[in-house]
Amino acid sequence: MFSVLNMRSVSGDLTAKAGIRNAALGLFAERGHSAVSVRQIAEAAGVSPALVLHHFGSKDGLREAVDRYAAAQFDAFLQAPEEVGDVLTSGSNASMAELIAKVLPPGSPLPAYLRRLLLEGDPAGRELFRRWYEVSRALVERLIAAGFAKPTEDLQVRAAFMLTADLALLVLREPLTDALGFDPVSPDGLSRWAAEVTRIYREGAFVVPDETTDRSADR
Amino acid sequence: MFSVLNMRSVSGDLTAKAGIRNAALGLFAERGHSAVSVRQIAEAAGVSPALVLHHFGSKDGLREAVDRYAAAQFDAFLQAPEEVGDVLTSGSNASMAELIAKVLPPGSPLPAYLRRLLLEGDPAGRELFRRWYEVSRALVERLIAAGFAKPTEDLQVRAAFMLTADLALLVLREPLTDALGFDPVSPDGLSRWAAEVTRIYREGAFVVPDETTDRSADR
DNA sequence: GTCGTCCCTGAACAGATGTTTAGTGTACTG
DNA sequence: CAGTACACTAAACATCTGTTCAGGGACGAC
Repeated sequence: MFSVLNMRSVSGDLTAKAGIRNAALGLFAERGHSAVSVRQIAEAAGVSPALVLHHFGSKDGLREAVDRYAAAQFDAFLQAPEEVGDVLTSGSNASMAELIAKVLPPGSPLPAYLRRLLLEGDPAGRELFRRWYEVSRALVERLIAAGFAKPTEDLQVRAAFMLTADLALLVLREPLTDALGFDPVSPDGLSRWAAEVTRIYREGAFVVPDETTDRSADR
Repeated sequence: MFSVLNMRSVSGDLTAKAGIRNAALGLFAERGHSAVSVRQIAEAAGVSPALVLHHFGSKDGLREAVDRYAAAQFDAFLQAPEEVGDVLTSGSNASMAELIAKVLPPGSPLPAYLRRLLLEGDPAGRELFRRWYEVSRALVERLIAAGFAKPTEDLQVRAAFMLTADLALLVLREPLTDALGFDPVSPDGLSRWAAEVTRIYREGAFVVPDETTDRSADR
């Protein structure tokens, strides 16, 4: 209808194409890929269904574009690992979920899309997880070397467990909110959740059978 | 084609209706509700599409029936909480995932369907999670009272965390297998995973900054 | 026998699906 | 100016969707 074309020369990414991508991101995150139609995406973006296919070739092409875009957004979180010790000393940002919830605007569809990405089984999500795992493993390694974390026989599983337990908060957010009575990904809920997780990671949760003999065995 | 009708009088649940339910369970678990058509379910069950609707009214009615069936299967795991101490003393069966993987036959679609149930956001999954959370909370309470677990300020979050970290293994099984190089839900992988988790729950993972001053600050 | 009941099917329904085609209008290039 | 390039759309495409309809065939009741 109106002349929106001049936008193209203004900014390289504020075009209708980006609008379609964003609309698809939101709808995919909310309902899942197969439950969203091209027409619904087009309506949400305010364009015709044909334009969606014109820009992305097919619905699957759009999905891949959205996957790449979302994965790129999340990769940004891996850029700044800060100082090694900060992860522990400043009680915050110890977890990926915490970091994500803090940096992203409250209504962002990205956390929900991350859930889909990890669960829908597409290669983009698997690769993202794999990269995060590598970072997580390297971090645990450095924390142990720096004396902030206890050494373990199974570094890989330890890193995987901590990453998994972290992401699980995001993935199981809905049933958790329902069961707990509060949203553990909200700012308040998140600090409460993180406090208890830190407690477990510092003190453990179970009582070791006979502490004295165990300590003597350590020396 | 053949006369399968006499089956009806033999067993109350080995009918074509149950076959449809099982076929739907497998397909739903594998691809998700919205990605499976009635015709695909009918073909997998070896019946006509019309029969699916005849027995379950609608596709959504079938989904609800499958949900109820799956939830009932999983509720069985809550029946035998055994002795309180057993959960800790015998290193096994400390986790729900462990228990599920052990009891169910290797090729069972139930774990995958549980994933869908928890993630698809339908009320059946939320109610299941809520019940498991209650059981988990009660268990932690009893473990603390019995001296097997350390007391905590936030019992609810502790129970929720342990349940979540547990289920996350099932939910994130695919990317975990990809990143770790082995399937943590397989018998071998599971024991390796459980060993490290137990280590964390007993000894913690982080080094507490300065134990003595911290204790004096507590008083 | 005839009736009713229930399991089951083939064919068709209207609507939604992803996608293609032909074409319009605007903008930059020569 | 004509010409190309690109964003964009309306309409139609074949196919798939969930669902309905009319009926077939086997069973027990009367």
